Amino acid sequence: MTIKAVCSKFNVSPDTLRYYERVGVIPEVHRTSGGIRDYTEDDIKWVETATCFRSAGMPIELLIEYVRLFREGDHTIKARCELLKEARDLILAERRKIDDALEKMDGKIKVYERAVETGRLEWDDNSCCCCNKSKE
Amino acid sequence: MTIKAVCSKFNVSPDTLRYYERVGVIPEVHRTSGGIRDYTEDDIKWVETATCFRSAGMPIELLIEYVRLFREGDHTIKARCELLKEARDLILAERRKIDDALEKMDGKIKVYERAVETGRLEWDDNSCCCCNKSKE
DNA sequence: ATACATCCTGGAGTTAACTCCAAGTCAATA
DNA sequence: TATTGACTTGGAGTTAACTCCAGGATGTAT
Repeated sequence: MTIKAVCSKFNVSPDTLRYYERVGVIPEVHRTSGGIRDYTEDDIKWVETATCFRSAGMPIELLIEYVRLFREGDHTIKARCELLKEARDLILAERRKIDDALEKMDGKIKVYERAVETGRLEWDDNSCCCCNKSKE
Repeated sequence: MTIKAVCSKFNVSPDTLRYYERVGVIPEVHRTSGGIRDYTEDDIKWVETATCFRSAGMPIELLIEYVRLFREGDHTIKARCELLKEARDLILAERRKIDDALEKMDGKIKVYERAVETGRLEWDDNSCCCCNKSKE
């Protein structure tokens, strides 16, 4: 599969894929005799994992470390397992932050939706943490 | 409240708070006669909102726009409401990506945990999307 | 009144993660 | 076989969001 096809499959740019390969976010991709990238099934699955984890905010550094361990062989299985658990904790923490923000946001949105009808903001101190009182 | 106290309350650096004020992520903070920042209740709530939304990955640009609208007065209530909804959609999309990644990660972790016991990786094609087969 | 810690500003520097570019190679078409 | 368009590399440039710094002002404890 050409780089272009992989790009549109995962919605990333060719530069990004080449960059991932260069810095080791994914292992080296299979090439044609002419030196042009020709992604195998496995290559594509690496890209899938990398783009998925990246879009969740997992730092590139961790992915590089994972690939490094993978290349070292089966004696790094435990280390890879630890790394994945560490990564999961990191992403769970992200989700907690997102949920906090969503709660705060929903409170504000409710106040604003009422305000759009009544014409005046009425902050409700315990449902919404709001700095943004309408000055009166 | 001094900048230092606000910093330790929200676990950010003084530089970050000054930066937020400078670029308009929060409105101007109250000062002592000498020109030193002395955060009021309201100032602190703005900081709370900003740090909360930022840590969920909401871009600074949106926060700046929100503050800009806020300063314009009550005729921007509808616009602010729209902006908040847009921000919520953005963050909900983030959460979906996170949930996708978590699912993929949990699949991998399960495989690795089994492998730590048995000594060999056994990928289960439909429970886990995995590029990282142990070569054999 | 003198240290000494803390604060101020404007501007430069840093980091992660791309993104762009020039100069050249490869492959499909006319 | 010549053209055209996609691909290659190494390296430089960009962007968001801080982070650091120099040189100076402020505030508090002795």
